[in-house]
Amino acid sequence: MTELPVHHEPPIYRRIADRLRDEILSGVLRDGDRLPGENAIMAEYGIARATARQALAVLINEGLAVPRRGSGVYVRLFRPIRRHGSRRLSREQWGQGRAIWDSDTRGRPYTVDEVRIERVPASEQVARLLDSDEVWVRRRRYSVDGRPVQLAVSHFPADLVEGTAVTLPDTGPGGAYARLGDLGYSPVHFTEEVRARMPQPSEARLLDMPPGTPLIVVARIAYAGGGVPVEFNEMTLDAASYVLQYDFDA
Amino acid sequence: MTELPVHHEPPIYRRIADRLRDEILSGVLRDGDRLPGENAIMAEYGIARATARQALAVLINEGLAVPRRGSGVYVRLFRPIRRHGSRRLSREQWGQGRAIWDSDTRGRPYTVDEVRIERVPASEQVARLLDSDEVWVRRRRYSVDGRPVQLAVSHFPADLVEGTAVTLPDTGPGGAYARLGDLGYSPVHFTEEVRARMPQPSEARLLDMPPGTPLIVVARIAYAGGGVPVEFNEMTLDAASYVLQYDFDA
DNA sequence: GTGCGGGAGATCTCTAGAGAAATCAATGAT
DNA sequence: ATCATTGATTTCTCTAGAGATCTCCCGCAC
Repeated sequence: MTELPVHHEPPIYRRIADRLRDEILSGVLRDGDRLPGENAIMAEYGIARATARQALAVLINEGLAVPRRGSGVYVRLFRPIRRHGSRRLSREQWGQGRAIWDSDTRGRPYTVDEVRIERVPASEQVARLLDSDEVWVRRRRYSVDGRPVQLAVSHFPADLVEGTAVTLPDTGPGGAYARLGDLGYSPVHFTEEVRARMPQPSEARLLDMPPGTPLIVVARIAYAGGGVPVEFNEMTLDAASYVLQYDFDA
Repeated sequence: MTELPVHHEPPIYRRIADRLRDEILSGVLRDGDRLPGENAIMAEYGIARATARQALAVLINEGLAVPRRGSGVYVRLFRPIRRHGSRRLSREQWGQGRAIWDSDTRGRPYTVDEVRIERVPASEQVARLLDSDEVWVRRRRYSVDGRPVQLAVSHFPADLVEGTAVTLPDTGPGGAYARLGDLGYSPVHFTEEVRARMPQPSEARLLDMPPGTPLIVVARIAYAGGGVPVEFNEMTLDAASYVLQYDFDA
């Protein structure tokens, strides 16, 4: 008997989690906001407490939310540890030099297989970083040999660039950086933070990662002259597929 | 009323998880072995199914185990995926600029609590990188609040520097780099590769890492004028304690 | 005001049970 | 021998309920 691929609906807890995640990532729920609690979810969907808990556990596990016992579950988005303008504890300084950002995909070509661009109100975090209330958001997924290896989310201040400018790669002629240069906001300074962590189940699915593979998360802020932030870019890389390389001169 | 700190026993599910984790990390249970299933745990401890599941969920979450529906839960330890010798594709170039290497330990001071220096024959990899058959090796362990967070291994060509030069930090007066400068081999160019991977059990023990925390591995090569390699430095960082930051100008 | 106590409300832990879904091995028919 | 089916086993999902623990705020006493 030929097995037709049956379309299984995701379980209840997952559907609820997906819905809450959408609200977080789309900005409806912002950093620090309180998520609906166990009781609220139970009542809203008419389900048992354990199931409601399971839905919240997904987001907690993904690092998007933090539970506070006796209080509630709260949205927790990326927060840079030190921002531009604040003091920085520099352990080593290499002086003037050339810097190359290099992501190693072992020589295989990569393709961009998903692009989504939208103009949305900035989340609290992005608004603080980019000093802008409305932003263009560009989401991309990169693949090597048909296997997705990187997710990238770029934010541009909506009052600086038009949407068409952000459809192209940052660098290169006609790209977002060239457009910014036309407007007098050519990026001149970059800050990158590199973290590593375990993927959340949803990320592992999106990137098709084998269990036990960590993620590299690179958060980059590009500044134009005068310290005007013009881009916030968060890249999520499959650590098994990527090696970052930084080159610089003393 | 003065509240004495009450000693709360960990919940059942956590105690079971701790026990299973010990067996995995100590080697009693090995990669691929089957963990006791829900039914076995229920029977052994006389608890409900949900509690047994919760115990297993801890290990699954930590990446130490993988569940296979209809089959069981299996130990899944880290397995390195690829090593050296891979080609590299440069994706973006930032041009001339300043670069700062910054490891963020959240503002807390770190201490060096282990130093070992020895002159040894170079491994094949190090011999290739440093173009030298014999090297000085310096091993260090850095701690924050008494908790080890970083292992660092530096290699210097033995025919360039004496052993005394490498006892001090690289940068700073009298440090290894200053000594190299005296000899006409001041480092002028640096290459850093950043990887992330899961720690080996032994590394997790050395760094006192909570399970499920990945490692950041930074491999740096310092070159003197003329492209002469003068140091190969591999740093292994607890990803939970470190954020790397790179700053550079266009 | 200030501080303390109590209560409402929230998460956390756990029990008991049951059907669905996937795996795997054994059985049976061809 | 090969293939399909069946049955046992296992994880997955969910229901219903309850006590413990912690937080936060309100009101009361000082």
